[in-house]
Amino acid sequence: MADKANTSINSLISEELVPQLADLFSMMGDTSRLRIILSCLHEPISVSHIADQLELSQSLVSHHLRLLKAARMVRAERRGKQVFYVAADQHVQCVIEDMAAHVSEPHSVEDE
Amino acid sequence: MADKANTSINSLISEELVPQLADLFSMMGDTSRLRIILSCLHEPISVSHIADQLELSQSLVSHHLRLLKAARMVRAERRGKQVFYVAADQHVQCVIEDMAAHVSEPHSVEDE
DNA sequence: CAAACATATGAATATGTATTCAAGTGTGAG
DNA sequence: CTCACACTTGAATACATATTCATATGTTTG
Repeated sequence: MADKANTSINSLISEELVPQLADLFSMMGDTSRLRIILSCLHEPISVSHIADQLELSQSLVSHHLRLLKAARMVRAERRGKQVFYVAADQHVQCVIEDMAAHVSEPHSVEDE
Repeated sequence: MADKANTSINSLISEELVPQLADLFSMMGDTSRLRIILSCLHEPISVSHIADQLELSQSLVSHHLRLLKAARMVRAERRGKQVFYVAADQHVQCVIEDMAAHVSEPHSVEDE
């Protein structure tokens, strides 16, 4: 840890995992994908159920779920013909709730 | 609330603000931008200081800061010739910490 | 006012990616 | 085995966006 100019606390905590974090955030940065995450946040739900609920094509939902699964944000479980997806852990929910809190944070009129 | 098929708890909580949340998440979904956010997370820091620290061009940092400011994730404050930026509130930090916790969450070998 | 410094902005480019469509794989029923 | 159903996958396309370069704006100092 000697030859780096950056020795701040931030870098010690997460400089190494910034790319991982960025990947995860960009997963949630798409409207369709975020809706899909919300759909399977509390309980497993099938692909077609998600598609119906969100009025997205089943193909699109499947594409997104593949990305979310690769990023370990959701887990898949087969039940007969259907495949059920559920959020991987509670941290996902925490992240969303924190961000929602940020949105509802009061802001002064001057910053815009 | 009658003509929508979707009446789940999730939709009641955040269906309306999904686009806002997605915008914020995509702000953090870029490596350079996430690094910039981390740089100004705890204390105000000037544009050129960020650029030096992260080895990014000043122009690029400025472009990103403009987006982050528009998304209300950072605030700007002029001090003489320099402009200092700082994270808008603590929720930003919470979001990052939660996501870091998600990354370090143990996962079974079967899901990949 | 001019010069030097710090930041911002606009256009151009290159790269990424969300969505669609068509076809493929896997699974249970008859 | 064959059919219908649920989901997956690949290619094609359209659109967004990160980065660079050149230039402009704003600020302090002489």
